[in-house]
Amino acid sequence: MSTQTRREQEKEALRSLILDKARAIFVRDGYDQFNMRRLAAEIDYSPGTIYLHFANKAELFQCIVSESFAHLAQHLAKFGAESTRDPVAALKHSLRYYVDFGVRNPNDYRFAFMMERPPENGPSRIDPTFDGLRRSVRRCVEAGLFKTNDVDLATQTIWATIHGVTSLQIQKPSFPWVPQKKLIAQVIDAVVDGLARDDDKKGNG
Amino acid sequence: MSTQTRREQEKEALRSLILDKARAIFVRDGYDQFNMRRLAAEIDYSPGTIYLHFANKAELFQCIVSESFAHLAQHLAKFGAESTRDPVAALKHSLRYYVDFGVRNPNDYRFAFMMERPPENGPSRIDPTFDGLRRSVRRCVEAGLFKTNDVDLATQTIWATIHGVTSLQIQKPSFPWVPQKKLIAQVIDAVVDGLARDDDKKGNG
DNA sequence: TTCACATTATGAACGTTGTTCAGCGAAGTC
DNA sequence: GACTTCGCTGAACAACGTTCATAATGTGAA
Repeated sequence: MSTQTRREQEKEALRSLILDKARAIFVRDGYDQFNMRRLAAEIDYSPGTIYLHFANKAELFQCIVSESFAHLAQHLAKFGAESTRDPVAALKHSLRYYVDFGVRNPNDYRFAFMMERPPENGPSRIDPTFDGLRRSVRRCVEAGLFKTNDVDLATQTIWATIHGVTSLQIQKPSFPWVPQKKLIAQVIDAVVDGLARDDDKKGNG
Repeated sequence: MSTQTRREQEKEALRSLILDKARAIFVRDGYDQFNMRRLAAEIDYSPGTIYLHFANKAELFQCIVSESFAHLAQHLAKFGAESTRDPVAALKHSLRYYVDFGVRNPNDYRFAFMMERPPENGPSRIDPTFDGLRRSVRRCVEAGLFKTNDVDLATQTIWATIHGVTSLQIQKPSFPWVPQKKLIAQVIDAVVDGLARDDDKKGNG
């Protein structure tokens, strides 16, 4: 193994160590409790070292969250690609998966969709996630099951809706919610049924 | 006018000055750009003076945002109280007002519903807002226009939904949205129609 | 008028952040 | 063995929220 190669591997290993430890702190303590000095201490390096691998805190977080969302996007894409007899049921399945993902990974979800950040240039990180949803919705539209033919309008309506439940469950855990499963199911049913043609919307819940 | 009274008035005046200027900065530059030193500079007092009127930054913001939300709650309560022939149309009206309010007061809305803050003890600040919505929903339920009889389930479903549009419009202005008015109308129609009984849900959009 | 007190304002200072950078030592190269 | 390259250090900087000893000011009584 050349010196060059070994150096690159060691560099990559440290980068991974930083990412893993950062994720651990992030998940354990949340965004606000996270800071570069603590991270440095936990990996037994000086704060400056982190900046040899990541430009700043924001980029570091970007990397952490991208990993999580790659998984989400992958699953949503899978659901969207499935050719099924019942596209509406498949869509609802995707939506349940989406909400569950958010609720189970609140810190990732919060960072991706709920935090104030400078406007992104170029394709945003949410695109793959959104595309997975869009594909599921398109199947419904193409099957003539929705009132509207506007795929983007339908997708954005649905996305906005399920983002609503997801983010509120994350943000306001102390609110006197009805049981979470019930609420999530109701939101999904309501919005999808609301978009569906009247003659097709029974028996899909 | 007694000395005591005058002092209290002057104190109140300075408190108002702080609040007004803080609101101006908050609205102009957003939460992240806001800081106590800048606020102090803009009102020509030292930073310490602010702390004679507000315990800390969070409490100061609480006061600012409460003012805005008092207005929102007031309007929603008004809609909820109206006895109307068409409770569903009235509900949709409330929802449009809610979303418009959020989109027009993004910094207030963000602070109230989209920011990580320590869990609130006692009745939360969102209660009055939520109650206004709840009243509109209850009218629909009591008129037998919804599939469910669970007022809380229906209200929370609707709230989650419209919070979704509102927060995403605020949070992701650079996303390639369909026209905002169209999206908002679609979300409101979809969720309310989805909750409504099939035989009642035509002609309410 | 004078003096003691209460109130209000100050701004230096503290602790905590994210981030930078001159310099250090070890490893690699000739 | 001398020179270069590299990763790493940790002190230092700036910005922040917040505190506190001190000063300034006005008030009411003597």
